Amino acid sequence: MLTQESKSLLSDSLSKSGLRSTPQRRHVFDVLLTRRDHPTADEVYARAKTDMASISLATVYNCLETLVGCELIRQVNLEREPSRFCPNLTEHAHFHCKKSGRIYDIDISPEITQSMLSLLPKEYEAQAIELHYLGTGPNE
Amino acid sequence: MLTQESKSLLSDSLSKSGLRSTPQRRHVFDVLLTRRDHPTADEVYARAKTDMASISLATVYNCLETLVGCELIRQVNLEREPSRFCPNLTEHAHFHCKKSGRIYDIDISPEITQSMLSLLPKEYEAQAIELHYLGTGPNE
DNA sequence: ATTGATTTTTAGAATCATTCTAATACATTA
DNA sequence: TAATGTATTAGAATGATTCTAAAAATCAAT
Repeated sequence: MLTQESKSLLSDSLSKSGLRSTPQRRHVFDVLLTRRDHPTADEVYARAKTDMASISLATVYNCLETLVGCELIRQVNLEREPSRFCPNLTEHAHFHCKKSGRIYDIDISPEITQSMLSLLPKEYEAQAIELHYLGTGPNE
Repeated sequence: MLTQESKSLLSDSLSKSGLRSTPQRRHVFDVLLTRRDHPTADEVYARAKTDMASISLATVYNCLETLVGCELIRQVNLEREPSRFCPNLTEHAHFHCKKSGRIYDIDISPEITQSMLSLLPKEYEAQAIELHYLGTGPNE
C-alpha cells in the first residue's frame, strides 16, 4: 500500500504536469515501490494484475511512461532487452550481471558525477548521465 | 578500401575465433571504417549495397554481430532506438544529442575509468563500462 | 581437382516489445 | 447535467531483429 507520503508525492508530481492521479497510476507506482527491483513492463503487468485484475497491459505501458515523464521512476535500457523500471530516484548507476540477468543499483558520489561531466568539452550540455556496468555480480 | 593493416587485423581477429574473412565481412568492416560515425544496421546496409549490390540485410546483421563478437567494432544501444555501430575502439563514452539525434564520441581518461570501477563493491566484477550522456551537443 | 564436411550467405517468415487506434469509461467544469 | 477533456482498454499495427531452411562458397584431405 502506498504511504500517505508517496501518495501525495505522486499526485503533486502528476498535477504539476496537468495529469490526474488515477487508481491505475497509483497502483502501478505502488507496485514499483513495493518490490524495489527492476521489473520489465510485463512483470509490472503481472504484479499489478494480482490486486487489480482488470488493468490492461496498454495501461501499464501508459502509466509507466507517465511516471517516467514525471520523474517518479527511471526507465533502464540495457542492451537490446526489454526496458526495466526502477523506483530508486537517488543518483545511481546500474550493474548488469551476465550470469543471473539481475540488475543492481550502484551508488554514485557527486564527485564522480562531477568528474564525468567534466570530461565533456564546453560545447556539450548534458541533461542526464547513464552509467552501466556489465559483468558478474555478487552470487548470493 | 580497407588498408592492408585493417585487412590483416580483420582476418587475424576472425581466425582467432575460427571464422573466415569473407568479402561481405570485409566490406561491412570497410563501410564502418570509411565513415567513422554511428550508423544503424539499415544505414550500414544502404552504404554496403552501393559497392556490393547483392549483399542482403540478413548478412549485414550477421556481419555486424560477428564483428562485435570479435571486438572489431562496438554496438551502441541508446534508449529504445535501433542499435548503432561504432568503429572507434579506443575507450570512449557516447554523447547523444536530443536535438540532432547525432552521437558524439567522448574520450575517457584511464583515471576516470578507474574511478568509475572503484565505485563497485568488491563482490562485483565488471567486464565493461558504458557511459552515456544525453543532452544538447555542439550545434555545427 | 573431386568428395565431403563445414561455414556463410540469402530471402523471406517469425518474433516480440512497444506503440497506435478508436471506442468506451471516467472526471471536471461550466 | 451537459459538455469537454482525460484515461483506460482490447486488439491491431509497427519495426528492429532473429530465425529458418535452402543454396552457395570455402576448406581439408584424399
